[in-house]
Amino acid sequence: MSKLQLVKSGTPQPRPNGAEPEFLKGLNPAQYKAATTIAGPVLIVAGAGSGKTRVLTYRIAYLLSQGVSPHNILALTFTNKAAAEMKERIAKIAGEGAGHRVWAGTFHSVFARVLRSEAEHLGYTKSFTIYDADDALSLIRNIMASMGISQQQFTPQSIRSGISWAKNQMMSPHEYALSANTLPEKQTGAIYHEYEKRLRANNAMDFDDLLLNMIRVLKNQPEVLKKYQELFKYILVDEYQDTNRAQYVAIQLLASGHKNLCVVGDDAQSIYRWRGADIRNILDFQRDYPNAEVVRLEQNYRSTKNILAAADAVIKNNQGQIKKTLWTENAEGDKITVLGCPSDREEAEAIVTVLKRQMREKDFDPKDFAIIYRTNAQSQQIEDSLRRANVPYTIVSGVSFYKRKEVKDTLAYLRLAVNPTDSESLLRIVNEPARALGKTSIQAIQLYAQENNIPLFEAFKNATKISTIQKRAQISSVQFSQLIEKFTLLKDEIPPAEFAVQYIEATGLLRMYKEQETEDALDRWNNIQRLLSHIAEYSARTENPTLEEYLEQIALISDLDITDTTKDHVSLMTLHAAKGLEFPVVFIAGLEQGLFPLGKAENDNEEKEEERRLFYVGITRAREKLFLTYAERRYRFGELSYSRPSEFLEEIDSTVLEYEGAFGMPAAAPQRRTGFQSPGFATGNNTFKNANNEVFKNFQSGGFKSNSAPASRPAFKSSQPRQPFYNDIQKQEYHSQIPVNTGALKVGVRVKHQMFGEGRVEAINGEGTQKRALVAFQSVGRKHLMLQYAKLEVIG
DNA sequence: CTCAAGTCTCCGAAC
DNA sequence: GAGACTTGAG
Repeated sequence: MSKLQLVKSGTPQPRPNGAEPEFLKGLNPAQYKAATTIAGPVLIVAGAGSGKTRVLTYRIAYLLSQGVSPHNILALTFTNKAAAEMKERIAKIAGEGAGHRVWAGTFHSVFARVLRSEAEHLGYTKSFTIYDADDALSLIRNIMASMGISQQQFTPQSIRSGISWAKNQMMSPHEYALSANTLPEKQTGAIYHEYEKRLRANNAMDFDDLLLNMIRVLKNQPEVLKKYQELFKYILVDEYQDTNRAQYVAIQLLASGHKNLCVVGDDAQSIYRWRGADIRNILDFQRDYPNAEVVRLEQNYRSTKNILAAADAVIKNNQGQIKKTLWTENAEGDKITVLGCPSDREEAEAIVTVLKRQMREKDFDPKDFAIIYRTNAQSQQIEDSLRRANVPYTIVSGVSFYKRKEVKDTLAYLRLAVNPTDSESLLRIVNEPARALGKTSIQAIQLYAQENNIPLFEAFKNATKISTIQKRAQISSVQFSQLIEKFTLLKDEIPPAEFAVQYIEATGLLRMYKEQETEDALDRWNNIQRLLSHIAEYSARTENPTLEEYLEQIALISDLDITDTTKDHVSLMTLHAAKGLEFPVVFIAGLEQGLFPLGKAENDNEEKEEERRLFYVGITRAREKLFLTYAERRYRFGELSYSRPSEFLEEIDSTVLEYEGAFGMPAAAPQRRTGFQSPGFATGNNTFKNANNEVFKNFQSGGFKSNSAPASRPAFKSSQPRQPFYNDIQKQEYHSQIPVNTGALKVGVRVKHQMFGEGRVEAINGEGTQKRALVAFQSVGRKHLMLQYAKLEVIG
């Protein structure tokens, strides 16, 4: 292909020798340097809102204009959404074809694509299945059950995160076992070993394997390494501060030939330490590549001066942060508004009220707003309020659709047709709908498979030979295997969309839900239909659609129905999901001690610094106006809990803050409760410090001191009584009877027990004499302890 | 073996 | 409070 064809007419043709393309003209000097320094290693330190995405896009467009082939460019982004947007922007500058031929995607999706073609080197087949976190979890549950390890004592989740941590450190089961000291670690090691064995037997990889196997194949197959080093002549890595050890190694391998590696990141926005991100990757880049060019993007084009001042004030409380001076030519802008509310429900109402007021007075549209929170669970209240107020909204990512049972079941059927050795998928749906194959029969069949060393699916085919199960189960097993086999053969004969419809119809899953005739079952039936139409959509927009590819996309693109920015919706999302986005108006909700920062961070400085970076990310999403909200009491785990406002609020200069109590709402506010006067909360003119000090007096962290309970406040005598509100009161009075001496014992604290030694409190249940704590001990795993008997000493 | 009712975990973020 | 998992009667 000639290099001229790569550039669409209408964009400037590359002129030979140094003449520069038109599109670079709008860049500032630092951006220009970042976009055009294409040879050798480059580190771009890009502050929030400094035009990073633009620079990356232009850099790729520039590469293309210099005659680089699109398929020689690898751009690794943190989300698939970011990759898709980048491709789109490149397409606009350099032409449709070029834009789409660039290798752009997440580490996981790009590596999955590579691994499909190199699977044989690893002992896998092309159609390997990708297990998401939930699949991995149920595999671990099965393993624990078969190994006779109590799931009460060791949660499958903790085992899984242990395994994932080991994988991210590139530790084999053997290495992990060698370094294991405590009992939980030893158990994890044993399970890890079996887990790896079963993944292989199932022809399946988990998320971590996509990175590890990539490294494996590059390290062990020199010709494969060479091939991809040649292919990926220019490598760009976005969000480099959030890469983990395995990603780091993979990049090193790929880039070690030509060294045209450009990494972009901001240490202040590193928010994925918990999943293995290693901030040293960015801090040490210059050591890894001594001749690296370093470009700093410090001019912010996004936010007002006040918003930047707040962000700066917050982040400077972190010790381990590269010094950076972010500045802007933008206007000073409005002050940041803090909204204090009595409850989570009223917080949600206040957000919606203020949001509507902003739309009315400042002429904003719904799409100009984002509501951001620390935990997914917070979305519910806000959703309810938005729905009641008829404000259109979408939730970015979130748990939702693909995690639903019926959807996962449908996907398991499809996976099984693609990869019949996938025993996890098989076990998931073998009795869904009921086929008279219960626990006992399945255990017997599993045993048979094990003894004869054949895949589970083969055992089902040969069920008539298994004398330990009943005749009825034998027949049922054979019928089931015949159903799957029939469609395994049909799979490549008809288009994926049609196939899926016929197949799922034949499984009886749809009929089962239809016959139940409950509202819930109808919902589930609809969800399966939605999934089937989604496959049809995928098929329609893809050149050579295959079921394998569709399933891979589903596994790797969790937020597939991501925010449609063309639609006029308010966006709801977690702080993590907000990274990389921007909105004119941003609400950050739930700024409470114990929620944001999370309780676990309270006594752990590194955790707290990460929470602070998360807050920094949140603040810098806002262009014009930022609201910070908190609730004095909120439901968590179905129980009411109290907390004081987040310590992060104190870190912001009072000069850029203004304060609005929930009852300083305009008269039009529907939930207005006159009479409420929280000290210092009333109107906007108090400086925050004053208000804050008052609040601290009233709300002791984690305690339930009787006179701090706000039961006597007139606010509870609502003129518009709502049922849940009164429930709040009852519950809360109940709570105030809890003996004060257990106040310091709460979820997250470390405790010491005479016999079991040190551990961490994971949950507290029950009341009064029945109150008990679930403690994870280093020595013996998890134990339920009655507090009135177990003398637990709180040690921090 | 199956279904309904009871129990337990979850709410720490996501490829 | 929801959803997944467990348990016990038919």
